[in-house]
Amino acid sequence: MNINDLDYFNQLIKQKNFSKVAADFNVTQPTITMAIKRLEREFNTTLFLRDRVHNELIVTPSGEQLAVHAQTILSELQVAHQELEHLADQHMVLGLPPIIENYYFPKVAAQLQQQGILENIQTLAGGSVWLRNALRDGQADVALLGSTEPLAYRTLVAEEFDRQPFNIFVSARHPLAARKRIYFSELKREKFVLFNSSFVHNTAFNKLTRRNHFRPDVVFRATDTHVIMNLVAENVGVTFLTGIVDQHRNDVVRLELLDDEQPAFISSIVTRTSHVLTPMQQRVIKVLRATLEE
Amino acid sequence: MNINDLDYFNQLIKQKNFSKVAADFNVTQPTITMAIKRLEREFNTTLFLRDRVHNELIVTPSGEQLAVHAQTILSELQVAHQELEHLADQHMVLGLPPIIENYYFPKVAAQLQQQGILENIQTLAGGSVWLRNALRDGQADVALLGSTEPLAYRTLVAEEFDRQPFNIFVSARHPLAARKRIYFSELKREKFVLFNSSFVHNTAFNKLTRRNHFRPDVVFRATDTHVIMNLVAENVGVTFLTGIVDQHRNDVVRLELLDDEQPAFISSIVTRTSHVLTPMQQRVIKVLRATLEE
DNA sequence: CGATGATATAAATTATATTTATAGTTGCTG
DNA sequence: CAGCAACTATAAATATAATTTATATCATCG
Repeated sequence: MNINDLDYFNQLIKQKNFSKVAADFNVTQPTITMAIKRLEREFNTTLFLRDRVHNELIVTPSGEQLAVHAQTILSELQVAHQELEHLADQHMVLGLPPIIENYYFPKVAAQLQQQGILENIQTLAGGSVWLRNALRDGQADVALLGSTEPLAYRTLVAEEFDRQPFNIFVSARHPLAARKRIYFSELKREKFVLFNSSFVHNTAFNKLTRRNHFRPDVVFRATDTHVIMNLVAENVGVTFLTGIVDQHRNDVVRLELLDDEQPAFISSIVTRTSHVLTPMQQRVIKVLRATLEE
Repeated sequence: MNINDLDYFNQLIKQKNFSKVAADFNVTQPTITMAIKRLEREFNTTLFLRDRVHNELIVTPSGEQLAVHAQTILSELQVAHQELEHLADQHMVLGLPPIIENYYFPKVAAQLQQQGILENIQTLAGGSVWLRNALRDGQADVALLGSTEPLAYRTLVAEEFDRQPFNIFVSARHPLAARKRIYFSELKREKFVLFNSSFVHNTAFNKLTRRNHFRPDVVFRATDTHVIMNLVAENVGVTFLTGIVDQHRNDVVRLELLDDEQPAFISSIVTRTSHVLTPMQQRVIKVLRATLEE
């Protein structure tokens, strides 16, 4: 049995048109007819009903069922290709959400360089949901993902390596600047400048507002934490971010939250269950762990 | 790319000998050489190192990595074959552990017969661990599994449909027979006749003995609940079984447990995540649910 | 040194996939 | 209703790929 046939089949399931599938693969139409016939013989079943009356192609239950497996097989193969390619180049793709890339990664990079393995690493930036898919599809080999709940996915293994509380940042000129700790409920009347590009921060923030029964007054959302910090410094509003964002600025004050059962920013090292780590990759992960856990 | 090549490759990973793999598949040795070459070209990598000095075949990291995916692909294909075969015959294989087969299934079968779909069902008996694998490998399509914890596996979906407490059964002549309820700790000095062939019962039983700090005096283990009940009736010992085993015998008395946080016998309907249920299979599951939930 | 066990290579053969050319079916349109 | 368009099937020819046959290479062992 040839993988091509599954590829044609998979496409036919989507296109429902033999001629178009043929065009997609730059082959002639009888090729597809034959491929499907081969599969139908191999599995001793009918995969499609050619309904000429209504001029449509109907997928049989067997076809539906095979489609699920074909999909799995094809993406498994795709992942294999990507992984072996990375292995051959001695490089690995590390997925990083912007926050982690900005605030953790410089430290990590220094360590990796010392060990002479920085050159083997290629980073891939993206939101946590997007990175999860990239990882699943083999575009990334390892990812650092932030979340508010421990990660648990079918094809991925997550190892939690850090758990940071969320903090409130206010301008040094803000009345609350004198405080060290604060209850979230005390922020009911505040204006908020929030982080735009992170599911994780929003999930956590929403949890807290809901629990404290208020609708926050969000005056601005930015995709860059520096922009947020500058706005906070100017006292446009206060913000809600993980402590790791703290950059020792003296125009912004960080306040800890006193609430019970606060959501946490959980950082995990995530890989595919099917992925075999090379010694180099193991070293990278070791460095990540050591640097990030301190 | 041909599936055969992956099959040869997979076998070579296990056998580490080209000639033997060739023999396994009834092909000649150069076939295997060529197949591996094709894969190495396809993935643009080296999969094996032929160490002629020590006369051994070394699998490279790429080889190790591909092996994982090859395995997945091959078993996915095997499952597809089995599923489509069952679909064509309009039959489904229902995995049942002995307890459920004995005490639940007669009722279920009556319902299925009424609906005229009993003939489409083929049962497969086995322990819960064995059935889990059978399900994963496509030998069974649906299984009813017992467990003490909710089931959660990578490739399987479990829907809990019943949760029964475990009970103690004693002879009608036993001093405790006058009781209705009992604490597990009161059984410290008793002799036990236990069920042999069930992980679930043993797990639950061990939890309770450990929690109550005693080593149970197990005088006999049997694979058949009727044997157990007969022994209990003869006052050879007391037993620990799910309530569903209750058969309205008058020589045996059922006692409920009064302990907090008792383990439960959780029954789940389990299928593969990849499995597409046919209308017939959906009807079967509906009947299972209706009959077993009453 | 010759035999053995292992893998590789090349040419011949066989098997399989694809194309080319064409036919069948249905719907639509002038 | 003829004729064309859109779609799929079939058959023969061709191209591609896999397998076998026969033989070579390499290292080990007695």
